[in-house]
Amino acid sequence: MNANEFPKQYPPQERDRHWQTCWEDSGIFVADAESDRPMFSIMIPPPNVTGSLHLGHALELALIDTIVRYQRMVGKNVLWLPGTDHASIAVQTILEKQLKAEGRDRIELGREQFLGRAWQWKAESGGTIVNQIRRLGASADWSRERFTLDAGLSAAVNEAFVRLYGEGLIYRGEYLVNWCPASRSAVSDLEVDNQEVQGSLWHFRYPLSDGSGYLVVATTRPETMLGDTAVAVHPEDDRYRHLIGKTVRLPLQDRDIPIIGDAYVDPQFGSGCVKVTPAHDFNDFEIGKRHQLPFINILNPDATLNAHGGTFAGLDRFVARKQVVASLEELALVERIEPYSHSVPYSERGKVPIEPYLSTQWFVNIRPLADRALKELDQNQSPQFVPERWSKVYRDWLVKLKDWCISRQLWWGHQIPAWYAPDGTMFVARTETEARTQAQSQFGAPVDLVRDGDVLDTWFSSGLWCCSTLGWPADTADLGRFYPTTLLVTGFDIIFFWVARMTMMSGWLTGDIPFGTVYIHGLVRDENNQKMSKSKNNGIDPLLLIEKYGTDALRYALVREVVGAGQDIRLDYNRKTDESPTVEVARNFATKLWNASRFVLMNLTPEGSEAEEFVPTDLELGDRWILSRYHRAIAQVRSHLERYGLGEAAKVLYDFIWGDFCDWYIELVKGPLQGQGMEARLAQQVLYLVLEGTLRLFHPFMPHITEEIWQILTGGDRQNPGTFLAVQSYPVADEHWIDDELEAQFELLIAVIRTIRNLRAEAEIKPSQTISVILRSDDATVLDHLRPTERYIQELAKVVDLQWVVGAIAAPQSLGGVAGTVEVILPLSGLIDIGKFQQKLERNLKKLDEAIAQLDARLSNDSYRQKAPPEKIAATLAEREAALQQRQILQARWQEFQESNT
RNA sequence: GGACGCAUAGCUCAGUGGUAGAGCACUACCUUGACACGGUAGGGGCCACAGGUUCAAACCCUGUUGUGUCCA
Repeated sequence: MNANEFPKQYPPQERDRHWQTCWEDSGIFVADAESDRPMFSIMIPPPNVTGSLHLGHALELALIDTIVRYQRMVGKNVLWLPGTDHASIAVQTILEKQLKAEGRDRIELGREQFLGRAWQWKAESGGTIVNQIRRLGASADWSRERFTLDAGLSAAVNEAFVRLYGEGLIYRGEYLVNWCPASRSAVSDLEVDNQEVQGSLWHFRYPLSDGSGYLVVATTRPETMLGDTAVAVHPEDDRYRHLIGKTVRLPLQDRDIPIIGDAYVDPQFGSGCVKVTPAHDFNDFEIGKRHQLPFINILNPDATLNAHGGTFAGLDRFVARKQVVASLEELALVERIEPYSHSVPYSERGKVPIEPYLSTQWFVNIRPLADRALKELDQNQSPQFVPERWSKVYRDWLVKLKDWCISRQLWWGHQIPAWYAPDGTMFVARTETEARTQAQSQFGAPVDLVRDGDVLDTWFSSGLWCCSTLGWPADTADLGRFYPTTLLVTGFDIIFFWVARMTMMSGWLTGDIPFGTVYIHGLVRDENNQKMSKSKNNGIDPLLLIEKYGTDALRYALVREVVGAGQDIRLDYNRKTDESPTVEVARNFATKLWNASRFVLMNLTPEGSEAEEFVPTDLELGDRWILSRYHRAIAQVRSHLERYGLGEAAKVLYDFIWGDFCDWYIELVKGPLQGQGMEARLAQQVLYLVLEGTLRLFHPFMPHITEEIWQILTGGDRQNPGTFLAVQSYPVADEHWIDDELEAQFELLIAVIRTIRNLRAEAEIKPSQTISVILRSDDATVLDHLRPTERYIQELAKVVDLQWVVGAIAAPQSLGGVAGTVEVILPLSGLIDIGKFQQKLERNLKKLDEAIAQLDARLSNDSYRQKAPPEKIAATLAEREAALQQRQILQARWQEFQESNT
């Protein structure tokens, strides 16, 4: 191997893309609908086509890809289906901005031309996020990539609509909806963001029609008074009860409106009188229905006032607000204005206040669908949430869910499959032809049909994602093989938006909850623990981090942070330098693995015969130890991954690779590798075996670097590899290698080496200088256990003369420490600072005294003796015994210093 | 107002009943033929507070405070 082939650092900028291309071109991620191996299927939560990759995506995709690669390596027939959604409002907003810049608008352009432009835009810009997803190393099946507006998925949407309509679960009618004046469309409850706003509460006087006085009403939206059709009081309110049935003269509009009694009114709030605007307030809408009041809509779709606004017609709602107040002030009808903090609904997309707006819309009668999903949850625990607590959030929402407004007054999206005859008769059908047939049989002759102009909420199609992407409603091989899917990975913020809509819709239509398990992850927060958002402009660009540290480092950094129960994760980040300590740690770890591999490759035989069948005979202690640690790591990693403990698994690997393999095993075999004998041969074989297996074990977390090393290690053709690490089998733990006793023996060995190193540092002995050491114990068996590791102590602590002593020994002029119950004595060859060392001894003695005192207190407690389990008591006694021995050893050492000093 | 989290070393966080851990940062030493993106050693914590359960609590229960998120 030459140094050019294996530089000191892995070059991600050169190699990451290479492997991404190789993997994708080779087709190894294409799922097999014919295979009858156990399957594992998962759908990408489709990102918005207008989007670009942010860290939230990066986290989600890293988690999914790690799981997917693991499942593939354990032998499952894996489908990971990628794709995007069409994002009605977002795309339409972009296009309308473009048109505006050209001095045009969509109405002028017409629906067909507008959609032509939209598709053109999608062809040009829609691939951005998909290509960014590839750069994360996502092992998705790109041959099955889907888009929610594809022909197949659109047909699924029509099918779903027609079926639900046929079952009476979709209806159309005139209702008050949340209206976004910016996009001039209805939006759903979920797209409304309530914000606390410092506003005013205006108190107006409404004169009684008979001239006998006035009533005071209060409002936060003065302009709506133009649409008032009543004043309501509580029916039991003695102050006003006698007025019920009379009328007030509505100022500015000069019309008489009734005073009504309704228990909704809170007599304690304000004056106890409320103005009622049934067409512009959700509560008033209900009151209006109860009392058969007129519904006067005073707004145009863009929130300017219409003809019902009287002299204020044509004004924007906020201008009208000021002018209404001014006019009422002129009439001396403003009682008072008080500062008032209240919550205002904002449109999530349009960023402007929502208006409750009376219009004809389509709705899903959600109760039967939600009840079915609830039944699945309560009776079958389906879907299973990880962490479990999110199922409560999901459940609570299903319980209080209201009907879902699914029509949008937009063009980009799935146009509602409903047609109207000239007399208004409606035909809901899968296709226009089907609608015509229906119309013809109804009217006995062909009639002109006009299609409903609205499109469906994007989430309507997303709700079918798990089945429509597989071909539903057709009974395809993919649908049979991969539906319902195994797992959904997503953020808690879209449990309502998406998870619930999928369980309700796909569950209703296919009879199966679309996924077995829902793994909920937290949000990625910025360095100040703030949620990343466009408005705060505090996003961190994952591609920048990939450029700087490599794909694997970013992936590993994100996955490793996800420990515990779906907590949010915080990413350290320096905005001036674009550096992130968290990702840097991951990059350093990648480099560590790289260099350990470099060491192994430099020490293998040129012909690579290590790859031959491994015959474990006459292994050294160290070899057996690393094999024990290796198999233990495999068992732990697998067990964590099986229950989606990705961060825990990532941590086990970090500790094994860095702590066990690099810090100890590689150091242990440096000696044997110098020789030419059997020892060297065995070390080479074990190095090869453990490294090769570790690469497989670690591959799901850092796919690129492990693939690169593995190809070199196994002698693959780097330019045109026929086989990939990505499709090798995942290591299986062999219990018979796991040896608790041996690992305990090594713990003592490591403690002895650390004690010697510590004493060397105390004595300021140069690292290169060799020394003599005495290991002493009263217990011969302890030393017997340690003696086979003599060579390791000599090499790793630079000891030339190592003596083993059972029983007492006089060792004046020496430093001493204790590891377990073994006394480590370091005879002094020169002058050292005895005072400093003695202080250190005293510190250690004090610690031991405290520990012993605690143990004594526990042991002298009668109830402890009676109630604690016997094995715990035995352990405590043993611990006390060890502490006493340690204390004795250090005390003797301290004594000697005292004596030699005096 | 309701629900759900979180509070452990200077920082970011692990830790499911037996007396406290990692990484970063810090200090000292080391350019040793895998790696300075590194090695060795070291210092640093009344586990937010108050009660309770228990032989034993960072861990279980109750309350308080602080903090965050979601829903009204």
